Amino acid sequence: MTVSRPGGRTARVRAAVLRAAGDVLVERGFGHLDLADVARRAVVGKTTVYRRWGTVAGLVADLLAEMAEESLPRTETGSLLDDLTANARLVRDTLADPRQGALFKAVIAAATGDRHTAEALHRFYEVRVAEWAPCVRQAIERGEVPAGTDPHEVVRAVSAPLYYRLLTTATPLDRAAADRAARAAPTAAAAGAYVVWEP
Amino acid sequence: MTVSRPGGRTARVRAAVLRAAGDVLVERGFGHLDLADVARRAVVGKTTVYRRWGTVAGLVADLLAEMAEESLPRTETGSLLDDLTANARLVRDTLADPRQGALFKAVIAAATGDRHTAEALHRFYEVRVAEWAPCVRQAIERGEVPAGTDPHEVVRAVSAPLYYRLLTTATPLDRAAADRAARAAPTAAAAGAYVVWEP
DNA sequence: CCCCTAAAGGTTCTGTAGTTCCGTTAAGCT
DNA sequence: AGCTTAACGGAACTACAGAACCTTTAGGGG
Repeated sequence: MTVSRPGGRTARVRAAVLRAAGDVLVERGFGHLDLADVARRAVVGKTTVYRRWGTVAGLVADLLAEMAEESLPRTETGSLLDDLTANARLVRDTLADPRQGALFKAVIAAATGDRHTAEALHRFYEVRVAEWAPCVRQAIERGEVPAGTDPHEVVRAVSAPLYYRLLTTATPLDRAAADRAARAAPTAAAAGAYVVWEP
Repeated sequence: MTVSRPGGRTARVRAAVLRAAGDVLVERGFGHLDLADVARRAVVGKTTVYRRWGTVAGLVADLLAEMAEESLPRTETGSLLDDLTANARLVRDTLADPRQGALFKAVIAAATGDRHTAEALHRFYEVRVAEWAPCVRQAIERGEVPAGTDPHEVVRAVSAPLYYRLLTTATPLDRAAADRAARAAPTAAAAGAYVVWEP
């Protein structure tokens, strides 16, 4: 008895649809994303898209799940500042890239309106933050930052200003902004700003 | 010759429509905002809404312009830490409030998709940030933070982690998060993290 | 206190996003 | 290789957001 068919055509359809969905999000934004258009671009039956994903929010949630899977390589230098600088530059390069930046904006926008999409987004960032937390833990062991410091909070402190600028200002995200974010976080961490006493 | 009519009925209609638009954004989010529904709730002709605001994005942009006008009172203590703590708590209280929080999320989402809405949002935050910049300038004069520090950047550094948490995690925005954000910013600022040498 | 007209309102029409139905294709097991 | 069925696809249908058209109300200058 055949139960599921994850390979072959199904996978090709999924890839084509997610790719097309990304294109639409970049070009026209979340507000103009309709499944019929995505189907047309993916050269796939519109019925298929409606059956498998149902709504715009569901499609974006699946796109996020896919994005969470492809993990970026993490650099590993000796100091917290250098590690976080590498992280900040990676984030800023991603957000400053026209396609990726627009995609992230659109995906964040989509998540504000639907619970399932929001969960997918939260999972995505949980994965990304957890990937970089070890470098803070090592810094704690080296004594660069006090014990009890929340590693996740420090990593988030690096990304936060970059996302805040992306969303609330018109100024471009330059490398200086990344380096500023990377410098502020370990300074504050060293002063004990992220100590939570439940490590 | 009569040129414009800003008072009376027109103003009442605008108020009713903006109020209804806010309600819809809070209850259903940006994705489900349609002008006919807003008109119904505001007990206003649907034609009127389409004529004056045209699109969802235009309506949200106007709502933002309205929000930018009503300015919140700024506290004025003696120290940068206390000033920024007051600011952080104000921001966190706003974002943690169910109605206000949802409204801000929706408005940010709407801005990602439309240039005019984005401009309105940027203006809104420009106004808010500029309102709090003086307390950083005073701290520079007092010698708490080095000369050349960008006041706007410091104020943004306080808000950034709160917005980042609101958008990318499911964890509630507690007062501890606000205090953490308020503590990290002046620490980093004192260490010269926000010096840009063009004050 | 009247006009004049800017702005609001009701109704009808249309384009299109989303649904439904049923026929077609191909994955994968034996 | 052949058969089963999960998954895809085309086309006709429906509902509703948004546009168009004309009528009615009330702000405010004379």
